[in-house]
Amino acid sequence: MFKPLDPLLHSELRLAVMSLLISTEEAEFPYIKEQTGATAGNLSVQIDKLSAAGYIEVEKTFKGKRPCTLCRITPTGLKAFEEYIDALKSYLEK
Amino acid sequence: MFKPLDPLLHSELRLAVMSLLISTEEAEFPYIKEQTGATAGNLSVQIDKLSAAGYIEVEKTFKGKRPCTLCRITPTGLKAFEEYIDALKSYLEK
DNA sequence: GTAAATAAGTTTAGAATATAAACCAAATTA
DNA sequence: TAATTTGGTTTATATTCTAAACTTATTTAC
Repeated sequence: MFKPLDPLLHSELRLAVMSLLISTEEAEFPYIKEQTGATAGNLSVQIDKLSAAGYIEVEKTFKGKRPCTLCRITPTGLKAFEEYIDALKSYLEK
Repeated sequence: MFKPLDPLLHSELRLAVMSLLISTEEAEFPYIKEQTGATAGNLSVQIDKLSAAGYIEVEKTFKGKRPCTLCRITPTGLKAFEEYIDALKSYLEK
């Protein structure tokens, strides 16, 4: 009847991050922060969780002399996101 | 960009309860329990929350001699559910 | 040159939430 | 009449979220 919802994705901020990364292919920490309106601390924690699950890849590079954290969705993450949407439908469709 | 998700609805079990009530008009506690697979304790707590928010109505009646808890969605609840779906779309559509 | 402000995050402690175990009362069955 | 089942509620713990506090490095202002 109701399919279980991946708890990692069933979180407002993590879902927003994944949603962003699906459409942008690659995004920098400050950009994600701005788009989601999250605090840096919260975003840092949630990015860690997505990364630990293998849903996103985090690359720490430099942009000139300043550090730059780049995030990218992985195939695993994309699959999980699609399955999450599919599961959600079991709650939304009559 | 991303619309906020009503925290009361952004919960697997509460969302399942609301989803059920939308399609069934009225449902008994044991039926909801069976359909959602929730434990009675968890279900009781979540029903209380939905009820406290005015999203559902809970009527305690009797079925013969046994107590019978009936749940029904309210217009407020229906509106909240629709708005939740609308907000969700901002995360799912590219 | 150095003091203050900004950038880019991370750590972590407290608040909020979820969940199941323990409990209760009444009715049924053995 | 003792044990079991039904129909829940309470509550204690575990989990999760979130923002405040902190770190390190870089500009900018004096």
